[in-house]
Amino acid sequence: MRVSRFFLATLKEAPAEAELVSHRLMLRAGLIRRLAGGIYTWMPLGLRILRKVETIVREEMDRAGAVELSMPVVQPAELWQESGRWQAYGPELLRFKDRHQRDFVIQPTSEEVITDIARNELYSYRKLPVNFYQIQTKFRDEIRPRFGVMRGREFMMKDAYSFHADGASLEHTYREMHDCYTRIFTRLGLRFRAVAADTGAIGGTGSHEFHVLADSGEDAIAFCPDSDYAANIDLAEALAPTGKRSPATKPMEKISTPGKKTISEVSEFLGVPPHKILKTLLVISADSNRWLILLRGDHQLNEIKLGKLAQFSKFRFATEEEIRAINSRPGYLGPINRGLGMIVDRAAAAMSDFVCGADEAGFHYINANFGRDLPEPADVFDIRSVVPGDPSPDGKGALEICRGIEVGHIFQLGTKYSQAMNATFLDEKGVSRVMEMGCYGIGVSRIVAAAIEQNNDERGIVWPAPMAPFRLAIVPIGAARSAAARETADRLHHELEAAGIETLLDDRDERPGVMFADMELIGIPHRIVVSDRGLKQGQLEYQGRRDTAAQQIPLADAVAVLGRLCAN
RNA sequence: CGGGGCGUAGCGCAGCCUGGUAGCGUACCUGCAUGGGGUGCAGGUGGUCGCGAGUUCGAAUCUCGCCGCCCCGACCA
Repeated sequence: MRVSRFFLATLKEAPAEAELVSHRLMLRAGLIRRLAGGIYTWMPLGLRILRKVETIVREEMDRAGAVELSMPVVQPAELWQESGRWQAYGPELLRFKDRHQRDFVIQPTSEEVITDIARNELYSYRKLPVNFYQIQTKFRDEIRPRFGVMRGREFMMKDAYSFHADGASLEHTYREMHDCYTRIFTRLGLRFRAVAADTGAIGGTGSHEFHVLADSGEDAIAFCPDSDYAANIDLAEALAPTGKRSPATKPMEKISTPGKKTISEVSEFLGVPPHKILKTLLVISADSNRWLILLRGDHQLNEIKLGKLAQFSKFRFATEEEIRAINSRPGYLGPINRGLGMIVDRAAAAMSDFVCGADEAGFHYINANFGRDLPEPADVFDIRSVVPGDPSPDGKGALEICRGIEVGHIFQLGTKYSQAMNATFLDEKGVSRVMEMGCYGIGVSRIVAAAIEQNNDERGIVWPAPMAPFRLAIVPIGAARSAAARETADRLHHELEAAGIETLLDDRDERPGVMFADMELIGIPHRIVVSDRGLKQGQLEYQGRRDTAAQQIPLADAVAVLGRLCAN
């Protein structure tokens, strides 16, 4: 491909709206342009990258035995009402009416449509199992789209749905998809980790997320370096402390802590470490009751975990007024003589001689103890997020925590949709049974951004070879004046293309510095320079995108040498 | 949805406080020079100053409303 025939839209400066490095580089390299909040045009260069990802995903899905189809982006409301998601999905689901005032949605996923296909087509056990997939535009009306295509509203997703006669078959396909995803992200050249994930309200026997590891990731992952344990932090269990609680040793005492409201302020003021301070939160449960939540001062409430307790399926934190209304003060809330229900974290329940708020501005208690100064904890649960150093739930070491970008999610759905939509088949005995279902998603467009998060330097993007829009860039120097440079560059361009190496020939009449900077910004993995200077010695200059210096290669067998250099 | 910030040429910004006919860099066009890391000089093109009201002789600038974009956020009690 010649640059003059292609379309580059590089920018020296990134638009001010972009914060994240991948977002900035995607704009600067001319991969995307914003049309509206969370909605982007994929420019020609960006589209080539997106297609590379799609191709790898498609090849591996096909290899894993899935079959591709394409479902409508616009879907009638009836199916969504039937599954119950018309009500359940909320404002993220984009709804609209056609000219006849009939309700439609833009697909955020396609369980309804595929289940409709399944119940019409998969009437016999002989047709099962089957795994359908599509790679297609999705729309989710996110509250806060951000970071470019990382969390866009319109995005490209590979979604697959499998149907089974029984749970064993589902588990088999689920494992195949797990392996398939592992191959996909490995082929893409990404550092990633599969983690156990929350099955949420859907239930089922299992769910895994695939995360590209990056400090900018929105998700936290707990993992054990000594085993293969890895889980989303919302799922990772904080084990109960081993051993018995230490007995109370001192009488409780109220002391003055003027203006010290936060754990860290109290800790510093009293010279007491945060893990000896009790954190008390006031929350309002779904049934409008007030509850105290007790945690160790160095721990964070995990709202997902708390939300799994029935009465907290919908809860909110109390306002300052509500804290005053129970005769306490923000910053000094405590559990002594409160008479409210208490939900106590496992670690908090093991505290003794601790510091806590005295429900009076400027005062805390010290040496408070359960069973003496306040009731023995009755409702003890795992409601905190794990922290680095916590024991791994598999008992094989200590947890570490890293951040990740969720690029894949696989799910054993069970019969949630097939039941709701009456997707049944006849088994060997002629008995009608409900199909088991699995679903498997990959954020194709998000992968592009995630790959950049993981692969960039001060000059721009550094594509993993399988995602690169072009494998090799040819930069001729002085092509306008030198017939030798121009003709050699042209010839190499043809020969390399013929050899199956996707090559971008920079035939613009630009200064070398401009061409170098652009080729580096857009992240082409390999580059050769063709100049009179080198040609006189029968040499080309080669430099990999990550290399710090160039090397000379003989012009005579350049194609063969470059074929090897570009192989990885 | 709440809090904060920002909307002036394709992109990055100044001007606004203290109203008086819109500017810088870059990009783009033309010419000359240059020719291995965003080259130099000269001359140009391009703007309903987000939109709408209002105040005023006069509004990018002051007032009100709306729209859009970005960041942060339920929380340490």
